[in-house]
Amino acid sequence: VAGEQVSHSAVDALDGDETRRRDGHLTTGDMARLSGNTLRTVRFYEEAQLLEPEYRTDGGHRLFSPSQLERLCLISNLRVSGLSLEAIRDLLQAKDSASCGSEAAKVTLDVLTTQIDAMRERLAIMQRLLNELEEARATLAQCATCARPDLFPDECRQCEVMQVKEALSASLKVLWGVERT
Amino acid sequence: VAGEQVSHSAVDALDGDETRRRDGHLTTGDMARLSGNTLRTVRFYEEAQLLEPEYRTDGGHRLFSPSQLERLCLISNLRVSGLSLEAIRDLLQAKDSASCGSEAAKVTLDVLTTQIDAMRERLAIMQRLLNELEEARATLAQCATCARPDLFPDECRQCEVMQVKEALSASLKVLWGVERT
DNA sequence: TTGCTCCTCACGTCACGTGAGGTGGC
DNA sequence: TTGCTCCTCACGTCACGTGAGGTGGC
Repeated sequence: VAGEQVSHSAVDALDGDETRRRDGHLTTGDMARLSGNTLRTVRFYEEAQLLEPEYRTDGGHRLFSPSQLERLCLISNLRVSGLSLEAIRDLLQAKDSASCGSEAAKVTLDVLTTQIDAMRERLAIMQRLLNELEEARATLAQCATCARPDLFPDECRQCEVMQVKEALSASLKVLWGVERT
Repeated sequence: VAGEQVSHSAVDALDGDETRRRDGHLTTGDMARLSGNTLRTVRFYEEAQLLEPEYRTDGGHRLFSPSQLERLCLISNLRVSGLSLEAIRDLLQAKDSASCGSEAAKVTLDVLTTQIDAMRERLAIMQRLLNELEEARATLAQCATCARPDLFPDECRQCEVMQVKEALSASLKVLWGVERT
């Protein structure tokens, strides 16, 4: 339970225990652990202008405010969702790019909508694929106790296991090599 | 409608029209167009042992069988879903790694299950995030006609628009900079 | 024959990973 | 004082992008 990436509620862990020290600030290691990233990634994001430590100690150690942890978690989730660091930067800097509230909102909405649409497309692809892979898994589960070893590996398509009523998923055809050609 | 990436049913386009020539085989360009990838990506996947042309012309042009297009579409969808090329190779080569059907099925199921679990995690993150971003979009839509320009940009948290009953989403807090600290 | 498509290097880029070698801080 | 953590280079890697310069094929 300890070392896992629980980036959706990482900030809650702050109130808990051992990571709270040095005033309310977080070290690079705290940021990494609580967000499920590596030290390198935290430093890389700082270099890429996506994060900024509130200050550094005399020894050069970075100290971040808790709000930067929330920022880092959002960045991580956006990365998992397929956005490039440039797209993430555009999103996070949108508010600053305008001089009044309504303009800032319009710019942010524009960038946000573009990325939401892209995420929806990727999400749809993932869901379709996940369904197919789960179908494939169910079919292959029967093959774990293969009843027609004589057909393996090239004639599996003739096996009754592969005669599914809703037609074989494209994924299984590729995985098991049971196309027509 | 023509040039889009419709990778979930790209193979259907084969029966249609202009891309069918040279016997039933597909050029690198056909593969790229029908799968929504670039020429470079198709060649790169061949070099990475993920694709293989059935043969080459005397001039060195690759010609692929239709089953390789299905394979390429699966690879593309797996990439969008966050798998590395190594993980994809493991999946696609699982069947070949065993000498009998039941062993092959077990190996494939093992690899498949690991990747399905990873996909489910990423999918959950994406769905949570997408919901938050859509909430954020709805809230910011009100800001497009900002009624409290005096609060922008640092005191927006005091605006009534930001007083949502179900509490502000973490994403919006980061995007609009309305944390407490 | 004219284009459009395809070819092979080969260097560039994005988002980090992975040490080497050294220092900071409770 | 001893460890564990953090620091800065700096080169490596993965998955392609992007030309340069040349040729193939209906």
